[in-house]
Amino acid sequence: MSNPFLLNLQRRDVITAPERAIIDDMTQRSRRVEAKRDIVEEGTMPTDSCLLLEGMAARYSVLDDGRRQITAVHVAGDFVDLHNLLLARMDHSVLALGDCTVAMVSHDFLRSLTTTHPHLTRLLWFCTVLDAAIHRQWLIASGRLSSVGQVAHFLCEMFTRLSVVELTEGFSFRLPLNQSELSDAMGLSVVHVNRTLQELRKRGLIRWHGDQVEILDWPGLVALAHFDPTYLNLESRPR
Amino acid sequence: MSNPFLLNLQRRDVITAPERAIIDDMTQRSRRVEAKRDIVEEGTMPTDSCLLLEGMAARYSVLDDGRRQITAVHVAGDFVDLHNLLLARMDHSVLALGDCTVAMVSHDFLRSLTTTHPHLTRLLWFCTVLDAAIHRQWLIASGRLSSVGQVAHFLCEMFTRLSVVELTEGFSFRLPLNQSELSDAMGLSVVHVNRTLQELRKRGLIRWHGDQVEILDWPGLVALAHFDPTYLNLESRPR
DNA sequence: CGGCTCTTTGACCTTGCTCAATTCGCGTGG
DNA sequence: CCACGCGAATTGAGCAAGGTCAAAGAGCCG
Repeated sequence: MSNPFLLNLQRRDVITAPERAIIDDMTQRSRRVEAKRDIVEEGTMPTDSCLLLEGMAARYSVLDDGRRQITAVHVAGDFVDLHNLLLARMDHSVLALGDCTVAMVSHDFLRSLTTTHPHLTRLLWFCTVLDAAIHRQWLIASGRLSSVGQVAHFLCEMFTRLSVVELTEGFSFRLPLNQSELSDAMGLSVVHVNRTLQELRKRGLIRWHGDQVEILDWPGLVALAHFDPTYLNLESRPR
Repeated sequence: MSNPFLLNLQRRDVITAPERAIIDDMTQRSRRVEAKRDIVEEGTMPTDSCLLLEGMAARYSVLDDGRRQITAVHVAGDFVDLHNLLLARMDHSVLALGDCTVAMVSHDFLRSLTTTHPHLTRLLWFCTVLDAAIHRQWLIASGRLSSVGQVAHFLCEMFTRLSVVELTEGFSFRLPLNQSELSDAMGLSVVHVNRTLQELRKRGLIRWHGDQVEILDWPGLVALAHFDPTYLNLESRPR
């Protein structure tokens, strides 16, 4: 199995052999996290950042009254809390959606890269900036799309991101996310998400059984979602 | 008038004299932008990033049907499109909310900093990562707060960020944002934003005439907004 | 005094929420 | 093989938040 983080980077820029060696090194020290367990907890000050090698994870915050909002969903090849190299204290938690394998990369090591490997540093920086671009699209979807459009947008994005790391088969992919978790990501109620999914199915746009999602009508879903993948920066160029 | 970008950084870490010289240098080449004009336009590939020295600006996207969403509001001392050093193509526009002064910093220069000044690079990286943290709070507010809570949260955040760059007087500050722009930032309709502001005034929490905002009951506003400034990373520590 | 933009209001409609109850899928133990 | 339990998905009914449309005020500048 090839390194999904490398796939992510190679899609965006040319990676030299020495850089590639460093990237491969980063995935050495890994640990398993069971589904539904926290990978990182709010309020802590981690000394490592987590690179997701297998599985999916979600960043989330909980309000004092128990309402939860998922602010990001990560797939294999994503650096789940790289931003924390700069921020010190976690302002949210990270949850394993399915079983996960995560590589732990020490902040000391990452900081040393910033003094020795400027191009690799910029690529890491790029990863965090891409996260922010995704946040902005979620803001647009949350603020200006209907629930159907918002869920459609989420599925378009997930499909596109998963295809970069070769985790799609045709228009099918695994999405280990139940309706409660989806509702927390969309900022909707579980009941409404359920009805929204029914609507998407009724329109013949998707099929979703268990953790297996199939997109039946990609152009239809894209149109409904106003999905434009520009923000995912899928072209390779010098960064 | 001291450099607001420097104020921003000094609040987060110790800045050495040589770094300070570079930061001061960055503000040399500046231009004025009139209120309601675009500072940067979607789809372009800028060769410079804009550091906001005076005024306020908003990043926004427009859907094909004309609906607009503001995804970020920037104040003096913010690097409005620093992320574009890595992303190449603008996936949104930037609007001057009031009259602005912006310093143009070339990407070539910023890229050269990544090879010569690792600590300064990390501070610039920090700025983009802070933007992302703010995006996440907006997602939480948009998804899980009522309109009153969401607007309250926005005001708490603006007050806190403006106080870092010394643009507050007591609990008052300038906010050159009309109700239409506020509604686009909150993902609400203008009518509803109008009623929401009335509600905040009625509860004795704020006063807002023209572009002058006064917070009358800070603890009340904070409670309503579930505002916790942790995500703004206001402590100075080695980054 | 006009004209322009922004704010405010009223009436009515739509979307999405809450609460509470079923139903379904599936693994486990008898 | 079947009953049971459990979490997740689904349904229904009633309600509340927020949207839309259209019109009326306010403030401001020339």
